[in-house]
Amino acid sequence: MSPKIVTEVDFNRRESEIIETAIHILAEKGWKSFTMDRVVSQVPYSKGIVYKHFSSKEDLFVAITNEGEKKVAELSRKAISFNGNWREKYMAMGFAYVLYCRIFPVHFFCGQTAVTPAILEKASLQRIKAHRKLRDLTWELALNPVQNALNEGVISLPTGYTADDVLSATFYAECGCLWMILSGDVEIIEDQLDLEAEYFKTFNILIDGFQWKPLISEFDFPTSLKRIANEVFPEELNALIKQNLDFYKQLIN
Amino acid sequence: MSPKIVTEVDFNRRESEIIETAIHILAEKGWKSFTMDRVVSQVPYSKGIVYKHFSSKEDLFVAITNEGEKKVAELSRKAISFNGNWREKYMAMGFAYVLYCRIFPVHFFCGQTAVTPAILEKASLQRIKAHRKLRDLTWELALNPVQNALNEGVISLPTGYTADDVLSATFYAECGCLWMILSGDVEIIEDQLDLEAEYFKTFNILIDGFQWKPLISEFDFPTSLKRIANEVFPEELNALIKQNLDFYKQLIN
DNA sequence: TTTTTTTATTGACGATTCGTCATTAATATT
DNA sequence: AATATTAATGACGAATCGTCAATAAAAAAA
Repeated sequence: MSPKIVTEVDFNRRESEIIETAIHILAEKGWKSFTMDRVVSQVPYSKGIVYKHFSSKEDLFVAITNEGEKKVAELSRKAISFNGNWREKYMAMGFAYVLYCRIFPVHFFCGQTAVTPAILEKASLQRIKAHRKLRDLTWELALNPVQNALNEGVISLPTGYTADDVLSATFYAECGCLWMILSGDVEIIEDQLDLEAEYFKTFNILIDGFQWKPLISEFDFPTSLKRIANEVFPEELNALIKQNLDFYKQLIN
Repeated sequence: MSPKIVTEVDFNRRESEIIETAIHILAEKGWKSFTMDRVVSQVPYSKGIVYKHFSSKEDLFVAITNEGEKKVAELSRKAISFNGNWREKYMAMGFAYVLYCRIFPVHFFCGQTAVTPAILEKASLQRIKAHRKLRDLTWELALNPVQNALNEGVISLPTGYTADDVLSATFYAECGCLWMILSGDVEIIEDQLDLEAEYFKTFNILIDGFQWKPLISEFDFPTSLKRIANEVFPEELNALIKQNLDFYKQLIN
């Protein structure tokens, strides 16, 4: 006894492979024609294996979301390494999130659907719990600059308000902004909003609202944005310029 | 020529009937077991009729969303009638939106899924356009107090910022807040956040951020909230107290 | 009144897709 | 070489979707 055994490493590699294939299909063929059968056919494993990894199609969606969460964390870590004041670092974190939605749109949209009851009711509890855990981690990362800014007294909040409140307000607004504007891109583009412009406008107005020093009027944040882009996200910047997005072209040195 | 004709009124009535039934099923049975066959079986019409009205299941979801949009507009109109300053009126608008998600959770969640690519790719263009139109209408309603406050000079924005920017920032934050917290309610409730407390906290910190006078520190907004609840939304308040939601119990006179 | 014409309605049916599970293969120990 | 145990397969049943040929209903014409 002790026969044919799949090591944990191989198991995880296989899981990643299936996830990557699923992402590829979503990117190429869209959601309408995304089926488990197609995933199976594009992967060197049988249906049984795919279902061994993912209890349902929706479970696979959440798995993609979880991969996305890791990418966000990675980008956030880069952001926090930016050499600047806390507001600039927080801006870099905000930047990280738009970069995420631009570079990993499939992950991003999966994340959007993953908070939907239709998906949550069908995904495995295990997967959902993993998602929560990963989200908490990203949350902690984003909380860091807020916490430090509060400690240094460059934010003035009404009594009873905490760093979490600042983060949640901005985070909710960021998500809302990206979700609403990007969902508008589908099919009908009557007056397509400039996503990044809208995003940073909203971001700055919120941060100024917290009286987070220096204020927009006191500092050259457009230059900060250029510095962040070139110093912290050079590869990402290049990738997006190749996507022909004007906003990023104007950022390059 | 000119035989059996269904009047527009009857057609619309039938459409509403199907929508109501669908909502009822979602509320009772959840999303997992929501099928078109079930809708057909619960409705005095055949499958052909149901598909005559709704090109697909997803189209029906968007239709529910559109009904929800009408309810939001209705609540918003009540909100704006509140007898108070512009900030209080805007707060009433914000109140309207939480009330909406509490009283019409199915509509609300449909709205959440309706901005998702999986749905948008399958719903009819016509229905999506109708949705956009309804949303623009609600937007205009919500814009009113902001516009008036700006005209009266009780908001001070950095140059280049408009009423739309204020609205979008708050609206995005509101949606984000409700979506994230309510999605957490499904299944795993480890530390359930107090939705309404979180919502108004975020709201107030944002509005204070715009220096929208009077500031939290200068005015008794908790009392405003009570007044709004009792004067503008008495029925809604009652309904929610029956749902046993503590936040609303404490608001009643 | 009967026939005709046009539109409305039905629900059986084919096509997809999902997810399972009985069967088969692979591997290591005896 | 036989045996035991886990891994992998993919055919299959069940469920769901959306269509469309057939039927019913109603008004106009005969």
